[in-house]
Amino acid sequence: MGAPEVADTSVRIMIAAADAFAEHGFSATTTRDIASRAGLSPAGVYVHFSSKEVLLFELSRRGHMRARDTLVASAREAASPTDALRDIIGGFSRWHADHHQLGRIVQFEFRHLSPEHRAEVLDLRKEIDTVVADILRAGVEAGEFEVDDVRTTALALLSMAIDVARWYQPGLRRTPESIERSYGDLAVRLVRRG
Amino acid sequence: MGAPEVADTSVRIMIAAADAFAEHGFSATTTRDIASRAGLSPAGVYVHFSSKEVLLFELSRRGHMRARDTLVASAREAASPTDALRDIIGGFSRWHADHHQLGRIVQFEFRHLSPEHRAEVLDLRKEIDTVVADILRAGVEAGEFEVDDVRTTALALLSMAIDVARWYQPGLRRTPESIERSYGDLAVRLVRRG
DNA sequence: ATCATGACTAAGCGCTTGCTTAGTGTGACC
DNA sequence: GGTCACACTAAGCAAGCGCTTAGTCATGAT
Repeated sequence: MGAPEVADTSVRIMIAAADAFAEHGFSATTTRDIASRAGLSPAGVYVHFSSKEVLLFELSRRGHMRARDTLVASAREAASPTDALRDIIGGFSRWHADHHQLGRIVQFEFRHLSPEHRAEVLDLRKEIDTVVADILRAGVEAGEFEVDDVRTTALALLSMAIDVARWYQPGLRRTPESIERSYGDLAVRLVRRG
Repeated sequence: MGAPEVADTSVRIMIAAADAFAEHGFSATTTRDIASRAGLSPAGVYVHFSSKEVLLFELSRRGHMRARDTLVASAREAASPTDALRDIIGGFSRWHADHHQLGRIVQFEFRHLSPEHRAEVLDLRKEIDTVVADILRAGVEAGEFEVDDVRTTALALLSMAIDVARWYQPGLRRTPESIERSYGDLAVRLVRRG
């Protein structure tokens, strides 16, 4: 799974760790496994990362930031709240299929972060929530959407998309492209006026 | 968290294991932790369960069976497909709030089951998928629903409900009751005729 | 009274864990 | 040519792991 050759050792270790965490989970992954996937001795990892937990944090932080950036970018480009919602929920769902390994790590291994690192990741999550909630509010104001409770609806939409990482695997009947299309449409159905 | 006193030792061990798995995850939970939560010596657990993995399996099997039974029961009692859908998605969401510990174990620790045990749990999951898909089909036939792709929509609805176990925790603004109500309504919105 | 049964414990076996220590080889700079 | 910084390895430490073994003790049948 890991890229065969990456020049920068830190990046190579992070890819190795992502593969290992995705395969066995954080606790069941040994630092020896990560090291050997990265082509290093066990001690070589500690030149670049001070602990296994820091590696998980770095993966979580970067994963959340990339997901958030993708989301904000599609929101900005859309012509209307309806287009924006279709694009971000479709795009976010597709992201969780394309990066289902990283997605699983970020969502399921959250508890193994230290309290400080957990708080930092939580802040990133709130940013993501806010992007969706803002689009819903804009849609309601523009008369395009009808929504009972903006925050509950935003949460449900994100749940749909995030859960893709739990069940998706390559080679399935559903492709990332078809997921993007159908989940984008489902999102719009959920908020359209009655 | 564990009930203070339960007569049957097997049940006491299962409650102890559920608490420990929910708190630390399967791999990070030690058999010594389970034993001491159950008031036993480390070896005492092995009188009742032959391994830590078997304990996880028993928890997963019972969790899925209980969830499925709740779901089938509400589906049977409903007067129309619309009522049935609202009841089962609302009820299933609420179940994942009320039993968020068990829900998390069942959803997130799945990979640590042996291949045989995984297959057995997957069969139970398919039964749950089918209950939802059948209601959607009945609703389309009765002219109450409008659905592009029954299986995709069923999956998205289940995702919404299952994901509750990931984010819910007691003391939150959202109560199990309010989750049941709002998620039941969201489900109906998602499939109503345009 | 004797014995069988089954739930349980004390002790510990063999192994693996995350991480450290001490040392090696290499390339940049003066 | 010397040296200094840095990425890296071989070896291993202390602790903890899942699970087993050998034996204790209460109970109930004979």
